[in-house]
Amino acid sequence: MENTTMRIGELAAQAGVSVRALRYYEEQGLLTSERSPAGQRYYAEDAADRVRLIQLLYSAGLNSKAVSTIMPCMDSGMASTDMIELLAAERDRIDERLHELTETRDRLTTVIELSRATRRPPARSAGTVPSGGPPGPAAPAR
Amino acid sequence: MENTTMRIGELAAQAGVSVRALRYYEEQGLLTSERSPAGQRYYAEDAADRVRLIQLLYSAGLNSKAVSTIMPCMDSGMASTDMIELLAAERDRIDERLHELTETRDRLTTVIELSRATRRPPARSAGTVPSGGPPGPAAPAR
DNA sequence: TGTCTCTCTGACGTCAACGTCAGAGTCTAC
DNA sequence: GTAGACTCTGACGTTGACGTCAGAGAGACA
Repeated sequence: MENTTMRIGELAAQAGVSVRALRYYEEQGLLTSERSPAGQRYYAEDAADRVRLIQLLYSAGLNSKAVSTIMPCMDSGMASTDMIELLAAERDRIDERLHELTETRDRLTTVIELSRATRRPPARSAGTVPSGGPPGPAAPAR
Repeated sequence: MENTTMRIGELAAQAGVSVRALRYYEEQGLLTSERSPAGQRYYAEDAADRVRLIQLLYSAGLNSKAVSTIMPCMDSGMASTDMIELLAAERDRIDERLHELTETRDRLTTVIELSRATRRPPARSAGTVPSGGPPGPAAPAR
């Protein structure tokens, strides 16, 4: 749509993924590209953001099909009632994983602190996250 | 060590995993079992907890080797200096994933709220997680 | 015009955590 | 002592997101 001036290698570098991955995303219907008459792919500037969003959803445990289903909503900000249900279901799944991950991190932290304590005299404050309670329901950290 | 009275099917049911998975864990050195003279596996009562811990570490993104490396520390609560470094590295990786997951969840929540808002008159309080609250699972590491 | 780098389309390879199946042995109850 | 449920050890199959390779075309530059 915009100035599609980026080639696949450049986009890969910008987004921090492989060229193969970008072709795979296109194959899965997650990413589109303009084609030159000779068949070379060209991308708009905002393609890197889209790729990062794809990666984000992948690492949240969604597969290609799920990503392709919800990507339109992420773009438009609109969703049918059924789609909202689906989005909420995914969100809840992620919430569950957040709790699991938090528990795992806290258990690791406990072992680390314990080991450090028995290994060195009581050091003042560790260098990491305050941790403790479960994940807050929402709102970005930072 | 204790009364190893549970058989593999029962442990699988208790821990919510498949029998195959338990054999796989043993093969990977993550889980041990007593054997009857005829070669049948028997487990202690606390084996279910161990299995759940294994699952927890798996779902935190660790592979079998990493789990087998850190499991002894999780058991004993002791770790060498090198091991502490390793544990801290894993913990930091998990922290990173927590941030990613939190961002993903918040983006999903945003779309959900937005769609609900444009679809219905300003409804009081959504039906799911209390969301909208303060910061996520943890403050940024370091 | 030639060279070099990038890109194209298949198509097979990979890796991890199991799923599944076969054939045989074990255990418990009746 | 036998039926039925459970378990054993291989060993091959599955799945998803790519990695990798081959052979050929595209594009900028001297």
